[in-house]
Amino acid sequence: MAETMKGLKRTHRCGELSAANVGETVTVMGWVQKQRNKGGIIFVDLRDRAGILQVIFEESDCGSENFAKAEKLRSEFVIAVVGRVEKRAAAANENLATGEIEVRAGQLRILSEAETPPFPIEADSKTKEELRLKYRYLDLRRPNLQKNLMLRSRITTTIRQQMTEAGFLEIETPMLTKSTPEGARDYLVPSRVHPGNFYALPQSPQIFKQLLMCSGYDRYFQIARCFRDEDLRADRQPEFTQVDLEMSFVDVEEVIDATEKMVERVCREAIGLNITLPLPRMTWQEAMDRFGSDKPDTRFGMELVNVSETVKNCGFGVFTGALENGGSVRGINVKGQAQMPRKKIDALIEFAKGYGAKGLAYLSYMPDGSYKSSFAKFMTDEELEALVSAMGGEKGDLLLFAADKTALVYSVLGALRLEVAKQLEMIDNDKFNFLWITEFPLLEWSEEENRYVAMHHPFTMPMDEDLELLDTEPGRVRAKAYDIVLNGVELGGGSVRISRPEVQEKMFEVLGFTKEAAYERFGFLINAFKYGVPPHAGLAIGLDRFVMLLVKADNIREVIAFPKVKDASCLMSEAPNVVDEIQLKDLQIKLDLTQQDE
RNA sequence: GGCCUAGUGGCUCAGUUGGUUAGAGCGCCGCCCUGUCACGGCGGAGGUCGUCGGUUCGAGUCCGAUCUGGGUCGCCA
Repeated sequence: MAETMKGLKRTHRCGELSAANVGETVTVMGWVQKQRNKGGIIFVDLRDRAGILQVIFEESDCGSENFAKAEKLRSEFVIAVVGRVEKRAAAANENLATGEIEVRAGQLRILSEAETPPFPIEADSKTKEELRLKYRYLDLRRPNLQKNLMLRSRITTTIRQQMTEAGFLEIETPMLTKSTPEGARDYLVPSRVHPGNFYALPQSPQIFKQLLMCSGYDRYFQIARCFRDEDLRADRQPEFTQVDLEMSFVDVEEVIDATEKMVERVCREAIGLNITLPLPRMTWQEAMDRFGSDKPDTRFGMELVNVSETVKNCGFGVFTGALENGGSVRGINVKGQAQMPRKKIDALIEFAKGYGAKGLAYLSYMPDGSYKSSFAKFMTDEELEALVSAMGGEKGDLLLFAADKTALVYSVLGALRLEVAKQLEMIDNDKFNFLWITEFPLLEWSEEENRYVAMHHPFTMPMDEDLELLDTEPGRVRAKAYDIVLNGVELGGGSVRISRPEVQEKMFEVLGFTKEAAYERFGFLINAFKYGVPPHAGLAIGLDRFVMLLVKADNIREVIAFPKVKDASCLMSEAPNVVDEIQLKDLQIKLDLTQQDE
């Protein structure tokens, strides 16, 4: 039978007590982690979000009634204890932050009894995630998750402090917005008042923050929830949080500077990590050439080498064929792995095929100086030597090559480089390598739509020196767009926005929007710009990913209180669900689920 | 939509070429124990092996389908 806490007031959290409190009478409340009954003496480990504290019950201190209650305690009971903080009579427990002390109970109240939980509430859980997510409220009791969420709170607090001190205003933008079917799929919300019409949940506050610049707010930020109806990944949830900011009367440098200062302070105050500013920068082209990725992990080398020139006249048709089709041949040098077993190499080839490669050419430069290779027979000794030398190959090295369209070669070798590094444990887990990627291409050719699409978004400003290419070679135009990367993960990105109407019109034209289509979608933004718009630029950082990397979690779910699983459902609440017929009727919505049966 | 991977008491796992009654540790329940902290001692309960179908004299094990998680490609302006 549960008791009330009437007349009691918690004085400390369990983990906050220390030797400094010895002699004090305290009231602590929390969950029973463990009860150890020795017969005439009972130990209880009491847990709250601050940590674990040992409470000791002896009948001579607490009386027979309280002692009888203490005998009944089971894991996860919620109790209140009034007692004296004492130095432990026996040896301290070094595994416990409060291990020097204990609370000698004088009074006990059982505030809530508890059934045995479906899995142990312990720091390093081995329990299947499926079960933990179904009982997320129990999983969230585990110290790891509590630590992650407490750190996340500290980080958002720091961000607010930093941004506010830097002159940014925190302004909220709507959750019910207009669908702009460019980019990710929208989550739609039906309107009751306007039957047949839908709001969209924001994929980002992009347009609204630009309007705020138009309205003179100068410097805006928001810790904004965003929604994208796309498939999930380890670092992607359908709803996520971004630190969104926008600034007026600035160019690239000011945005990068403001972001760096915020990131630097978060690292320092949240996890005591000191990073040096300014952060390193790399152009998009350099990142692709050296790492095959626009979010390179620079914690290790194994960079790509372009050997197209070296092999252009060689006898290996796969290489020359790729070059004749306008592609390239590039390789990575896996140092010291010449003797990697054939089976493992084959597995790497399969891995590469998963990224669309037709194959992978390899060459083992054996320690005895011989070559073992999938293509050596097609090349002369001179050609092989030239190739090995171009790759900086030494005896004992394994060289892997991809030959295809350059974009594919980048993605295959970029992924392969990461995979090999992971397998060979080449990555230093204690490093935090931040990196800016700049000068992204403005446009990207979409085979599917047979037109150029914006790589970032349609309001991204081209680089001044590339403006005239917009007419002649749009594919070569670079943008005033930048991404911030941490350890190979895209943390965030942004751009300088187009604030000149003639450039915006040109942009829509290149994207294949008619004037009407552009107005239909973004008319309110285009109109707003007619009434005086300052040059402006901004950026957004994925907060979930940032926290994930800072706590060294390998999954974003570890830093989100109530995450969704792979198919975007919530195992605990069982959302999404079928709604009542009456709700649909209100919305004048009729379901047609025939497609699902096909 | 494709590919890879996992599913056996409450939890984590073992289970041989298909072969008697499916095991272990932890947890749980009962009794005992005045310095435990991975407490200890004695006793006990608990399983349609994710589901459905097939092969077989016989299936946890083989085959097919399916469900539920995880990873990934596509997708994510």
